[in-house]
Order: sequence, then structure tokens, then C-alpha cells
Amino acid sequence: MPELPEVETIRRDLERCLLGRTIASVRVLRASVLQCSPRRLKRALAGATVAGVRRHGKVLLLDFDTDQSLLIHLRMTGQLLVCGDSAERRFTRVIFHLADGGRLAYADCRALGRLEFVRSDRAGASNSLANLGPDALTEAGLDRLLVVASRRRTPIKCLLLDQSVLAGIGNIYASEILNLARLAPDRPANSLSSSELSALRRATHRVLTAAIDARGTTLRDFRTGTGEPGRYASRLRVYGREGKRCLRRGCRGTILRQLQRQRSTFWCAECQR
DNA sequence: GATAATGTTCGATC
DNA sequence: AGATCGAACATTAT
Repeated sequence: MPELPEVETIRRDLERCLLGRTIASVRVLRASVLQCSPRRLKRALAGATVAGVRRHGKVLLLDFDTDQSLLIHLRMTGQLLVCGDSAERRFTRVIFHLADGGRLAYADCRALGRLEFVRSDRAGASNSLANLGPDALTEAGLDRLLVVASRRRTPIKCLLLDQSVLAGIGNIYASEILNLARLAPDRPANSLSSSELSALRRATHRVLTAAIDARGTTLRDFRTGTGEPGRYASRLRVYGREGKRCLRRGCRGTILRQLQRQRSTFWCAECQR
């Protein structure tokens, strides 16, 4: 579920709630979400203090004072929740007990998410990060989007989802960005004019920052690091609105759903060309 | 019971 | 070499 705005929302919550706090013990309820053995995780984290919380694309990095970092990818249904000692949740897979009370819980209904240990100074070299392009919120990311788009004829929607081009955009925001930029999702990336490319650049930045301001999109599963839903769902212009009226002022179009690479794309054929 | 779901990865095939 | 596609992973809600 989580794309860049959701992961950034969680990052901010964890930074605020966990920085400087120490992990007392770790309980693993589902070892398959770990890339290392449960015992290595427990040994490495017992007594470790959180020294920083970073994000690259959809990947979260918890830095500890031990020169090790925990790399977390939430995939489809992962959640990270800072909570008190009570309230057991149904899909909790890993619990990090904090030395001063309370805990950080990793919950994941489908258990597709992954937690992985990396050395902090080599975080960028870990295989989970090495294949990622620059973060979609950075100038370098937006620059790279335009450069790669001009060279490839893959549909522009598919390019936006390609994490090796730029990291962070997922299926919801790809549709939203193309709607704001007024571009049809099946347009070959290298067919975009320079004015269309700058519209794409502006739309990417605007959609992501607006979604972060609203603390992410909750359709079903997403919760912030403190357990609240995000508020951006009510501002979605196309995603999940198949058959409904286009919201663009003066546009009489109807929102369509179309499959691209086995994933739904929502768009308005009237105002997106 | 079939279908779809905010994601990535692997292997096969151009 | 690079691009592209389908299947796989695991589980729930409709």
C-alpha cells in the first residue's frame, strides 16, 4: 500500500517518536518477513539506540548507534506502529520492545514486506537500494525522469512505476500525476514534447507534496506511524473512480480503468491526451 | 468461488 | 545489453 508519501509520513512519525530511544528486546512472530535469522535480529538490536530515520523512495532505514541499519520495505500491506504495551493487533509480525516502555510493531496482513539488516555506511550498496533510481522528491529524481523518458518508448505510466528510474511512485500516484499533467497513460514516454515533460515534472512534485501534507492516502490498510488514517483519499481525482465524472472543471469526461502490465490505471480520455 | 488489492522479483523471451 | 511480460509471493475483502 505505501508509496512515497505514506512512507515519508511514517518516517516523520518514527523520527519524532523513536529518535534517541533504545530497543530492549525483539519478538518475531513471522520469520518469513526477515531477510536474516530472528536470532541475528534480536542480538543486533538488543540495547541499540535509534540514531536516525531515513527514507529513499518507498524504503525506510532505521539507523542505530551500532553502525547498523534496519532496512524496511512495507510492500503491499506492511504497517509500522508506535504504540503502548497493550493492544495486540491481528497481523503483527515483529515487535520491538522499547527500554522505556511501549513498542514499535511491524504488522503485515499479506506478509510480503521485508526487514533486512545493512551496515549503515554501506546502506546504499545493499541490493535492496542499489537498484533504485534517485528519490522522486529530489531534483535529481525529476531530472532523471525527463532524461530517461526521452530515450524510452515504454508507456509513460509504466516509466513512472519503474523504481530503477526514480524511486517512490506507485500505482495510485502514477494515475494522479498523469491526470494533473493531462497526459494519457499509454503515451510512449519518448513522444512527450518538452512542454509536456515540464508539465509531468511539475505534476509529480505537486501530487507527492500535497499527499505528504495530507499524511498519505488511506483506502483500506494504510496507517501513519501513530495509527491514524491519511487524509488524501478524498482528494484523489482519478484513482478508484472508474465510471464517475471527471473532476476537471469544464470536462464532461468519465473516468476509465485500463490494465497496463497487469495493474489498473485510471484516467480521463477527454482531458488527458 | 472468482477477482482485485497502495509492490517487488525472478525467469523466459524477445 | 536492454526491454518486456507473466508468474510467484501471501492473505483478505467483496
